[in-house]
Amino acid sequence: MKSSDIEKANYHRSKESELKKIIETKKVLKGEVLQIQGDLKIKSYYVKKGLLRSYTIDDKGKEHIFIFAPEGWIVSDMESQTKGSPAQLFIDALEDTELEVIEKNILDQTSSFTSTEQTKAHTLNLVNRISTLQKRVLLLMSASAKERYKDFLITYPNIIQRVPQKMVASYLGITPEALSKIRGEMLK
Amino acid sequence: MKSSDIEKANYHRSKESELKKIIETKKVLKGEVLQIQGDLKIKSYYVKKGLLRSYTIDDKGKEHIFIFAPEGWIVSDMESQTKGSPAQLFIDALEDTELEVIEKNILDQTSSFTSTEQTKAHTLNLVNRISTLQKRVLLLMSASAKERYKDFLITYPNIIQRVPQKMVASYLGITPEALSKIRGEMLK
DNA sequence: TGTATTTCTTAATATAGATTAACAAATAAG
DNA sequence: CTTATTTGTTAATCTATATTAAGAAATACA
Repeated sequence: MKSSDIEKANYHRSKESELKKIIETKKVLKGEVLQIQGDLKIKSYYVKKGLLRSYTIDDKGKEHIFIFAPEGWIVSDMESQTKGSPAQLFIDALEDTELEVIEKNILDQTSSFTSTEQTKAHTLNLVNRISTLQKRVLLLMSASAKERYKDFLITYPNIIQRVPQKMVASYLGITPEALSKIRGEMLK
Repeated sequence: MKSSDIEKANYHRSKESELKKIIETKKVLKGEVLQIQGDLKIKSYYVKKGLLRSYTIDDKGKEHIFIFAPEGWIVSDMESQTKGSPAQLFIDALEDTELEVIEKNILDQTSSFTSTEQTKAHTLNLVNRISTLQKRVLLLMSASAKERYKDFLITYPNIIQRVPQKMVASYLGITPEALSKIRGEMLK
């Protein structure tokens, strides 16, 4: 079972009970921006259909994609939301996307949990995020660009067809030129 | 408030009620190994006093420190524990350490939560981990070794005096030689 | 459908950080 | 205290990836 599937399954469980009240469904077009760096009112987004991404822009104006969020994933600038600090991340739509807007921050969501199952699903969701990030940190520290690209292909098999190559490069932490070269080498 | 303090405060709240039953206190000496890659029975460790670290060893035999865990922090190979897969990380003591062993995995812990406060504390703990990792990923993708080192000094002000420089390098994802050079440059 | 814009590729050059090596300094161990 | 071991520094060389540039291919747009 992929972690994306787990997130999907469990999010649905929460959604169908308490969370429903605070959820607004919305459709956005490709290119639409949901959050920019510095925003104060931070929301989370559950992707029902389509594809979102979150990213930063560094001092030199370079974009770095933090996550791709296809169907079943949640995008949220959790750090900023919990601390009450301004958004660090930009969030926008890479495809026409159908999403649910979650206004409450995650700590306030816990107050409305009624069952152990719900708490468990919620916890699993967070643990999955931690797992994904743990793996990403370890890969960034120990693996070459080629190795990270190979891992990306396995971990996110369907993203490669849906986004321009330069965004994959941005996710991997390399330049589009470097990725192009790696792909060239891998064909041989 | 530093995230380490938040984790400490909140962990204590859980500990003092339900979790107590499943916790065993233990003292380990500097150098003692608590977990090695491949272990099947995975536990978590709450550091009361001292310093632990978790790390991987890659194909080329190189160590990469994933986290330092001083007083108030929890070390756990959450991904492996939740999935039930063998440990990815090594965990050992960098100082004589007093710790609490948490046998239950995090999902099973939720079953014994009795109050919203407890769930909230537990959630805050997970969110803090996510924040730390999010920041780490973004830094690894966008910042130079020198910038990451400067951030390290601010984020973990007391660790630098407690561990050999080569471990700081290992945490930053650079060689000890590179760190030595950066420090040399920064003195000027 | 034809044109403009974005994306991808290739290649030359530049650079941050790795590797290697040799020595100095600090720490641990007998 | 004395020696052995680990850690830190410096410098030369190497390498993966960045930068720059220019043209080709693909995509979006009018």
